[in-house]
Amino acid sequence: MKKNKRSSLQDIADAVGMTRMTVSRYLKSPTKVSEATRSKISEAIELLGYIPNKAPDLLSNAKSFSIGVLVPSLTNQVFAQVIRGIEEITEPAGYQTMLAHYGYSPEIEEKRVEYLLSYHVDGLILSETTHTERTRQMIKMAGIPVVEIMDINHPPIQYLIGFDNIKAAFDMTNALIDKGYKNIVYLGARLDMRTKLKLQGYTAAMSKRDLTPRSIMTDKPSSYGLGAKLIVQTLKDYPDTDCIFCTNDDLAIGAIFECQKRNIAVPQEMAIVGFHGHDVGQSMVPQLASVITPRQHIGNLAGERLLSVIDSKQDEVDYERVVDVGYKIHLGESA
Amino acid sequence: MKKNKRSSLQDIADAVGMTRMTVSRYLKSPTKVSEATRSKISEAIELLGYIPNKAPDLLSNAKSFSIGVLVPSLTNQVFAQVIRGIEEITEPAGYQTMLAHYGYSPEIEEKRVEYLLSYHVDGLILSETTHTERTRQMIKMAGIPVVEIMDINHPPIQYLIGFDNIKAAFDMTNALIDKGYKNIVYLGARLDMRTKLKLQGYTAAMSKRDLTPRSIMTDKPSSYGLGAKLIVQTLKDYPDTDCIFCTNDDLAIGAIFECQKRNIAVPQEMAIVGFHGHDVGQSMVPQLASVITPRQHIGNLAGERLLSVIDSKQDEVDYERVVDVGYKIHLGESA
DNA sequence: AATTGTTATGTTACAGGTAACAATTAAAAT
DNA sequence: ATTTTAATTGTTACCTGTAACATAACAATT
Repeated sequence: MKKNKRSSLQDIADAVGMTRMTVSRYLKSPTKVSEATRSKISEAIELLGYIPNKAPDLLSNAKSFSIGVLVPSLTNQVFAQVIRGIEEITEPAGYQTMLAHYGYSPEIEEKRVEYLLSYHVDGLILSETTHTERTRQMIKMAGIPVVEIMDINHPPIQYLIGFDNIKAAFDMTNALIDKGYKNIVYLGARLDMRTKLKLQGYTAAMSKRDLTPRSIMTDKPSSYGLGAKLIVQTLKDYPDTDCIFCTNDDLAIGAIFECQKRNIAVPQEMAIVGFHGHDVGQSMVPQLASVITPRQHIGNLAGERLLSVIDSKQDEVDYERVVDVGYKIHLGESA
Repeated sequence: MKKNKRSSLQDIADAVGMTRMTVSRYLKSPTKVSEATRSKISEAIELLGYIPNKAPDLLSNAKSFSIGVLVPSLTNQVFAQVIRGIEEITEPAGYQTMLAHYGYSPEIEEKRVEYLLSYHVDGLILSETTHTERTRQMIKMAGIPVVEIMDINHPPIQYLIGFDNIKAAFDMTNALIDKGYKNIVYLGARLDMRTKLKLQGYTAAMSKRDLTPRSIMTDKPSSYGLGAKLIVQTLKDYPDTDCIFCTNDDLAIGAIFECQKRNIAVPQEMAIVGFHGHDVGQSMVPQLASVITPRQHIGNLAGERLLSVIDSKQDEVDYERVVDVGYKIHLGESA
């Protein structure tokens, strides 16, 4: 498609008979330009519909006032809230968010990191624990601050803000055992690192209390429908199950719906537990038992940390590298 | 934070004793460079961790191979699916998506459009029907293709792909009346254009059948909790209500949960209807009645249209400007 | 031996905004 | 009237990659 050639500062300058430097001044600090030219320029900008151009900023390696945020999935409610938390901090500070998602794949993450770096973001927030070697190398060479979020069970590239998935699953499992459940099955989907870490915590808790850990794992992406399927399989494979612990709320909610269809009483015949404390789960009947995680708070802290590192001289920075924001075990009505 | 100065083509060139032109050739078409230099350059790039730089692309107004996508909200499941639909088309074609959201505000939309244009996106997909004057002006000056999506009740800037919200609400209301419901109340939140259009369709259908339209509208953002509150208010304000038609599934689902808490049988005592056909609603018990909209399909078509206009000479384009993808009335189990 | 062709690399210019410095003009102070 | 100061605008250079053209070196052909 033919481009109407967008107008540049030069075009504005030509229109008012000045150099582009003067127009640039008008935009940056209008008081440095005389009253007369000021109004002429303002008029020309209006008329020609000037749109700022990021290119020169990038070229002279000025700050871009943009930060890159990588989340595994946009469908996942959890990350929508994390993003909100981040932007609550970064927007008012004048930073634009460049958002990208990578479908839980480190290889796609690598592409996205390259993409974000090619636009000279001033900082990066990553949601994944594992990165490709080239991802790490690129970030290192770019020399920008990086904050990783969500899980804290791995050494950070620079800074890490999240909670302990292993311990959270351990604590929840323990709470369930305390409540009297014995045949607890763990349901996992989308076999990413977090799912595996939770399995680890669950297994540890079960073994410690001399109970047999049982799990059904699939690499299919989480959905309500999958939760339904998995509980059906659970009933078949382990008929004596009295409680299922799902890796996330989507599975748990789907499982509850399936129980409602089959007239299985929750929690009397089957207790069902999720992870993260989504809106749906908290509003539904019965209210879903879940590990409540402070997603928005994680976003806030990640944004704050990133900005303060961006704005500091590298050597005067001395933050703790890992921040544990914790979580809350909530047994709701479904367990 | 001090930058380690990312390496440019010049740095690579210096490292191998060539000019950056040669390195550029290596990246674009390796065969044009001799075997010997090729391996030296490859080594240097590896070592110095070269990251491509978008700036020169933008500067010389080359195609950026990125498209801008504006959605009102990331929390809204509907748009997550639209985005997936768009990217299914644009990703394989080599285009990066620059995603931004504007919280249903035309003023913020304007800022986001400026932001996207400042990065020289090759095309734009907008989800809103109303835009500020400056938004329109900027888009016009930028001379790039624009596809608007979702509602078709307004004249398009260029192309428009969606469905008729008024007619959809009209048809659903009619279907409910046909089913025997008489005291139908419309619940609206986040008073954006789409909510108002649906109200219009609902009102028309009620009036046509000699029934009194009743609605409760609030400008609060939709949520399950709000759906619960609104049905409580409905029961108070209009005790004889036998059916509520919610502007979206979130409200409807929240309302159903509230009914379950209060032991109000759905649909026997109260029919509840939503809009869009979300996963939750389709999985829950009772299955939610809703207007099923082809979000992903809208995304597909929008992506296809945008790319084909980008790739064409402006004058040879001759598509229909408005595409109506329709919708499906689904009465599920809740009506 | 002279010409043509081929391959590999270099040179120059350009895109748009801004920092740093220079120059001009007008007003103020001597 | 002359110098000083302030206010306004201009000039130059730079950031990075690439298109377009130029050159160099050598092989192949006449």
